[in-house]
Amino acid sequence: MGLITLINHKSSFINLNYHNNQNLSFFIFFSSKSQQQKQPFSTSVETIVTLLKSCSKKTHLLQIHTQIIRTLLIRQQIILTSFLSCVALSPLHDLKYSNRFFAQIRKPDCFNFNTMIRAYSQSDSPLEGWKFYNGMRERGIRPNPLSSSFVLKSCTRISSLIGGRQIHARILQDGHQSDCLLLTTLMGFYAFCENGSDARLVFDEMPQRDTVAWNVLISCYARNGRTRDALSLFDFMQNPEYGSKPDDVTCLVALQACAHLGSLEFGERIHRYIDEHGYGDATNLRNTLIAMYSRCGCVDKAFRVFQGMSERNVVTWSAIIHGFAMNGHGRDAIEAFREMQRMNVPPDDQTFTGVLSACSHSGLVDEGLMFFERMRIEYGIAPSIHHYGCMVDLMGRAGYLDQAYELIISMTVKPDSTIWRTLLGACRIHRHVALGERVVSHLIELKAQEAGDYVLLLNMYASVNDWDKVADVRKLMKEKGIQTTPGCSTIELHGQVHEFVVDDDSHPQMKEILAMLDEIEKQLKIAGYVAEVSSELHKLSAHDKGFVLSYHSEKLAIAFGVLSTPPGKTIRVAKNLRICIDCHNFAKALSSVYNREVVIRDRSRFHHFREGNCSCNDYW
DNA sequence: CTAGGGTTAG
Repeated sequence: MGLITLINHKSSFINLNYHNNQNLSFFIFFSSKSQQQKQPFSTSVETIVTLLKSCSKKTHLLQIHTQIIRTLLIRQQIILTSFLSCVALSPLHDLKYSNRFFAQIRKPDCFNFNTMIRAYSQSDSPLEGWKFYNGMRERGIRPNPLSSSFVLKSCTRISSLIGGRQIHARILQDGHQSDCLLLTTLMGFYAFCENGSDARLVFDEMPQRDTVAWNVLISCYARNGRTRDALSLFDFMQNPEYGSKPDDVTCLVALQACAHLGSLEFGERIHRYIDEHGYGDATNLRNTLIAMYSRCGCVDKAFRVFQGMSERNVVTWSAIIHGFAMNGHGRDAIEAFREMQRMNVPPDDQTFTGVLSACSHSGLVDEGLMFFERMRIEYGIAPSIHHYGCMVDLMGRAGYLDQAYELIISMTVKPDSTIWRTLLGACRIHRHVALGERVVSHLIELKAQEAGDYVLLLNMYASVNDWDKVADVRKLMKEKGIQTTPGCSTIELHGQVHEFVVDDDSHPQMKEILAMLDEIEKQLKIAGYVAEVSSELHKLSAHDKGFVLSYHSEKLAIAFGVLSTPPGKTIRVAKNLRICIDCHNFAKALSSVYNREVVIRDRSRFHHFREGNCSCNDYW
């Protein structure tokens, strides 16, 4: 086809090709100016609109502008509108230009206002969109559901709860309360502001709910700690009464909930669902599966998923590195990191969080220091508070307490309470009272003292037999009315999660469980297990509540596991607080006497017990 | 004279 023929077929040619070769369509457009006048008017409009839609370069835009500014075309609303959309939204996203252009439009319509609101919602100053949202009312233009949707996005981005509530009210005023998509955005907003109950209220008010709406609710619950509710929704939505089918996103967010809860059985069920419904190839789902299995203490399963993947990105590698790290396989984590480099996948900050935490959990001090150095120098990644946290943990556990303190002081980021708490934990392990007290003063300065901090302090004094100080701290806690978080352990059985809380005997089988625990302790004592009561948290809760006998929740959960599962089956327990040394010894002894593998998940990692050994000997 | 909207990985 010759060029002349091409030019004659200009419009259709551009329509067909703009997405394939933008430069070519621009070439044809501008080399056929003389032809253009002969074209029917409407075709020209169409052509320009098409060009604007595909325009991703400022120079092209300016060319079109000069071209149309001299013609009558510039007065056509559709051209103005297309032009504004082109400047305002990505990839051009030029807010200065779009503001100037917007001012030129004599009668901006709802769509034009929405374009501006949308452009600002994606910008660095999302709230500027409000001006247009209010502006359209002043000009007597009724906002449509999309106006509210875009300005809601702005509120979500800066977590403005007040702003979002105002929009919520206006949505009702404007009569848009049956717009399913808009309400989903609204739910997403409440979810993002960690306001699960309001998200739920919106959900309940929705006239009909599709899978996306369910997904938002599940994701909201999964992120805000209501993991159990999140999982029950996975089944609930399939109820014929609602009839929504979980899709790939549902699986993804549900898997996150499983990871949080340590709910292996449920996670495996979702894994099967994924394979049965043909979502198995999605990289994001595979990555989440790796994370889920890792966080349920099954690195081998995580690794199997990892091995089965043909495409692995940074997230994949980071997930498996984290998986190895939190399960005590520090060396494997480092090996995975090396392999990742061989495959030329550049690591990012989160990869290094995994590598560094692998070093800290496995006591690889030199390696940790080396990676910390390489991260900054070789990869130019500025350490975040998480990286520092790993380093403080690493140095602290290894006994380099003063160096850890120095590191915190030298940080470019402001130390948060978590990092001080990490050091406080190390002070307790190494019985470094003087530094521990200094750390507490920092926590007090941050006004961030939590019950757990007092407990650590208490344990530290107890470990050096300073009972006067122990009494002081206790008194202080009583005066301040500080409530300790009760220890809580969960164990999953046939898809049901059983929860055990210290001093709470509400479990229907509590009698049998206590009898079983008694029996176990007897057996373990014969094998040489000696109860250790240096953990003051233990005494404290029993003392405060007037119990003579008080069992840690993980012991109850383990006893329940022995009671309710066949011999040889692995017992998996998740615990909200740090495991204490006594329960650690208990599990270790049980793994050999009862020949059971025991896996306990702590706040941040796993303790694997097998045949009287554990994965974390000196670093519990 | 016709455009834009919701959920999602380590």
